[in-house]
Amino acid sequence: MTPRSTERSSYHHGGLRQAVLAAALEVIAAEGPGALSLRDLARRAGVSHAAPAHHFGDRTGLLTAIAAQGFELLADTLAGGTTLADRGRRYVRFAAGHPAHFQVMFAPALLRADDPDLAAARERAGAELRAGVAAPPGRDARATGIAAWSLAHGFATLYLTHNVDDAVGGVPPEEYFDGLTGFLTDPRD
Amino acid sequence: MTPRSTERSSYHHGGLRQAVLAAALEVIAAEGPGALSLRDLARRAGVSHAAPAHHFGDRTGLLTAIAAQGFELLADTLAGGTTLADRGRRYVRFAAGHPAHFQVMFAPALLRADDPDLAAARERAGAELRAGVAAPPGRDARATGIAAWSLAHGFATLYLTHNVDDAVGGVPPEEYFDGLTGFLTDPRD
DNA sequence: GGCGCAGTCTTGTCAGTGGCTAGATTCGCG
DNA sequence: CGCGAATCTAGCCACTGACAAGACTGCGCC
Repeated sequence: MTPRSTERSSYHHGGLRQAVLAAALEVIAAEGPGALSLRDLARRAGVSHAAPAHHFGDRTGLLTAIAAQGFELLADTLAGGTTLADRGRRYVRFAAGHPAHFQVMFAPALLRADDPDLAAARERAGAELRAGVAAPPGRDARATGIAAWSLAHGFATLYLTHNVDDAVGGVPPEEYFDGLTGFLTDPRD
Repeated sequence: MTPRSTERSSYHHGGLRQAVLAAALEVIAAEGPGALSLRDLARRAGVSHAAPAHHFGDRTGLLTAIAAQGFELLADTLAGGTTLADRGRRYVRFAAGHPAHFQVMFAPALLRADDPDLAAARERAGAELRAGVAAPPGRDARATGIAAWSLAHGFATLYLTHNVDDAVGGVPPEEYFDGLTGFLTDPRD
């Protein structure tokens, strides 16, 4: 009754929302968000060109849904983390494993900024990000968190944009990142 | 003979390439690269819709030209730097001062990867980036450079995407970044 | 069981866009 | 002065996003 594939006999698709999201992630990962075409996604799902609009409103709505899903996934990924270094590693692995989500999450021009689902998901991820950041003596905890976030986010971005391919080689990026974590001052002094 | 403004009496514009580039930067800074419309840029410059194509080939060509210009500007900005921290500060200031360039430079999906001008400009900026990175004892110089680059790039990105607005407040971002530089281990041990 | 309603999908349409081709105009250089 | 090359125009086509109006169907409620 609920044909999740592109094959479909009934009038209703049954899993259109999921199908469109999945197809969108493929396209974005391969060619970037600019290459997204709602009509193409509709064709891939085997529905008419206007069907996706019902679920997402418009193009911005679709990207906003993807971003919200991304922040949820990121929050889940970070939730199990122990140390600050471990959270950084998880952050990088998330970016490498979900490049499409990651791109869209940090492209505010593509998103509906006032979407409540997006705001909630972002807040949840932000809380996980800040959780358990112990400030080194004499250091502001918030600054410590931002330095760590910057390091992880910057490396992830540079990795995804192929700016550190030479250095990283075939090594999994989160593993290479472990070696970078050591550059942050540890709270030993 | 060379009316650089949108007003134009002669058949030839005279400064179309510059005019289109400038208009494009405005649009990108305000609404992101996705909002770029070659036809809109042509209208702003007061020329026919196909005129820009002669200078840039296509949309990708225009963005590639912007990215190349951005890497040139970045190289110039970094060239005067002294310490690693100072280069980081300059990197952040460049991103904050040229948000449109910065966005496009690190959006490989939008660029013609094999463009020789882009490759040359990127290489020049890369050389400035690597120049004078002294490795702390026992550290790989390349890893040191990547850590510093990641920190600066990550902070710049988070700043431009409004993810650290609360913490930074009204402070110039490169100034706030100075406080973050201290988290990188200095080569004193 | 059947009925209505809300959710889902379709068809049709319109303006805007990118990119192509053919041609007009003008600049620069010999 | 003249000619080739650079620049710009005009017209066209396929495609896209968004909207409106209508068809289909599953689900809950009586």
